[in-house]
Amino acid sequence: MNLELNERRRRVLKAVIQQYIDTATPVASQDLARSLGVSSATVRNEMAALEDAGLLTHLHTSAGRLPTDAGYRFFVENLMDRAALSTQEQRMIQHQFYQIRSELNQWIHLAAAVLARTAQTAAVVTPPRAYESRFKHIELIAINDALVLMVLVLHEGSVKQQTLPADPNTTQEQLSRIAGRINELCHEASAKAIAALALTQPVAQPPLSSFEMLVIESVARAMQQFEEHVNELIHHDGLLEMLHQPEFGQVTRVREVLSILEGGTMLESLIPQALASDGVQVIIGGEHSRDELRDYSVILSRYGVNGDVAGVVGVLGPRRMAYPRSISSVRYIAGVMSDLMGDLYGERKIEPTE
Amino acid sequence: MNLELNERRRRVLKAVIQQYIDTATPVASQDLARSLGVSSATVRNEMAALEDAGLLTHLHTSAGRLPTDAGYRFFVENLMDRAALSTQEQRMIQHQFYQIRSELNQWIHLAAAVLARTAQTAAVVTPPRAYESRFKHIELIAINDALVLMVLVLHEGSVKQQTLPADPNTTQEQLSRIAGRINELCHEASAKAIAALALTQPVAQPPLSSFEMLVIESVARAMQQFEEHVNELIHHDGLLEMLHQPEFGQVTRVREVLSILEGGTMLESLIPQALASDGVQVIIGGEHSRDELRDYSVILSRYGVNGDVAGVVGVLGPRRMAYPRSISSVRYIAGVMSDLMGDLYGERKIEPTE
DNA sequence: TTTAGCACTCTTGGCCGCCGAGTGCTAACT
DNA sequence: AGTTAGCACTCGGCGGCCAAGAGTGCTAAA
Repeated sequence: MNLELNERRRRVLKAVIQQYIDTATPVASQDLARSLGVSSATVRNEMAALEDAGLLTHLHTSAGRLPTDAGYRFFVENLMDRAALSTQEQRMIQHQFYQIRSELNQWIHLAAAVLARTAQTAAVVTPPRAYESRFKHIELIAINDALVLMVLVLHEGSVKQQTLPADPNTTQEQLSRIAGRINELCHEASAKAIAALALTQPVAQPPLSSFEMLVIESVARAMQQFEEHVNELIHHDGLLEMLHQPEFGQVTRVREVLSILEGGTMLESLIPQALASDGVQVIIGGEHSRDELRDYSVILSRYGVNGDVAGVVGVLGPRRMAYPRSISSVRYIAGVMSDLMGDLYGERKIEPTE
Repeated sequence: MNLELNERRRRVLKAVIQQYIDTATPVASQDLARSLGVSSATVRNEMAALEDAGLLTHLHTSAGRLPTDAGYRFFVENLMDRAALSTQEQRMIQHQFYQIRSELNQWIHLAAAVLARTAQTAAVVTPPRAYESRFKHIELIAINDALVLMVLVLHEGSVKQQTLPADPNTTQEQLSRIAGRINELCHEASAKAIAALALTQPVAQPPLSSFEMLVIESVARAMQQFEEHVNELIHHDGLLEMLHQPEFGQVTRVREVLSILEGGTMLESLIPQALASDGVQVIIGGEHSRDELRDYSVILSRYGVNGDVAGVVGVLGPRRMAYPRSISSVRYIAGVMSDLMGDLYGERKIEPTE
């Protein structure tokens, strides 16, 4: 349906969308007449045709035009200038990540903050999750008589911690010996393998104590959780700035956004979809089946290391969104994060080439 | 100024505040006449007196009364029924914390969620921070040729992680030996002591390599950060539900709240104040010097283990807040968290007896 | 000291009419 | 055939006006 648009009609559509994105007010035929070098009547004719094609609408008879979902979609796929970020912006971003490269658990915050600032909408980031985690190392540390802290390091450097109840008389030396035993038993094992270990008393001399079995179970559980992304919250940033956009004039809009971000839609529906796809996903308004997304657009990309771990970065904003800028930002930041993780994990990074 | 209120006048004030908290609409003299057994004219006289005393106001001449900051303050300190949570609610909360007692890093999320639900406003929680952290243990794990993961365990069980650059040829055995050396050198040392170590090449045979010095520096930095609370974000929950309150009819209110929570007021001003005080802090509207708090009330309590670590839990809501419920909830949950941390850290818990 | 009564104040909501922005259509022009 | 000028028409937004209702403050009587 799209190819039949002639050059001028495309120019009109593009101009309408760009101006609407810019000003948030419906675009009048007058506004475009000058820059297109034709009269407003001609523009009106073109607009009417674009409306018939389903790419533009009206709010009421005497109002200017604004894009439909399909209009935005056409714009994103055929009309948009693929404005990459300026090299200066790229360098800024690189620099900020470089600054905190050693603080693993701050990447997510940084990514959200940087993305929110460059894309100028609300940004979301999920922590990386493993496809298949591999055991690397545990450490058992006596906290007091009754409690032991278990620190579990996974193959690619993720660290999980947990407390375990212990026999009142266990010494730190005994704990270290136990940790050593388990480190050997579980060496490079997968979550599944360790779960299996936990079920069947493994052959070992001397046989494993019930405390040792408890440790193995806990390891298995922690690793499975890491694979299943259980109880991960998504981190977001830039919401406050986004609320200055005119679409958030009434509070119900704010509630809608918050409920998408924190009420499940994001986590249950969008994130899994992004994890399962390559490249940058652009979801415009009602294109997604979830009704609460009708007035919003979402741009998401996977990041991480192929086959090992992956997370999701992206933005959420009103349908009237600066698509070129947002898409480039998401793509670029996903790339930077993949690179950083590649340094940690190996070299098979996810590069969102779309 | 407060003691001169006679019994009936107190009853009127209390009734006005309770009803206003309940309904969010100014209270008319009629509304109270029945329940107080006097005519509306009498109530009006009493109200006028309370207004002269600065405890109630008017929005305009023909509108009902509503409390001032001073009115709420008097209510909180002299009038309020100290409604503890029901034992059933207490048991529910206990149970939920018991469920995840071993997952250290989820306490904060849980606390915020539970508090938001019981107090029915937005809840905030900061992770615990140490007064003086003590070194317990580090582990160095080779991630790849060029990178080492350092896992640092502090005395009371907090775990910090960081990556460090390493010589290309370092083996895991070498790393373990280095970790062992540093574990001995730093045994139970404070952040300051380790920082001092990092500055002066300590006496040791053989002398410490530059990589070993780097590790010590990183340990010192991480411990200092833990004490200074650097780059901690405050976690919050329940915002979405709070937006249903009528005070959030316009978006500027929502922005105000978000900017208190995420824009610094909370972190820079309120949290430090709560950390420095005992018991439950109640800050009502304009009582606090920060102008952006004029329309909001904050209830905060420290939690943790005296002298070791402390964090803050609390709620933020409109000035018209269910003070009895909120205060009890904050107090109770701070207590539960202190108990849990006490189990981990020793026994000198902070008990907010107000 | 309490209360009935009443005048007065101020908000809220509905209604009306005007203005301006912008369209759709038709007829003329190229 | 495509473009454009012209014009009637539509609709939202804004201000003014009015009536209703809620609630007070005050006064005078109980």
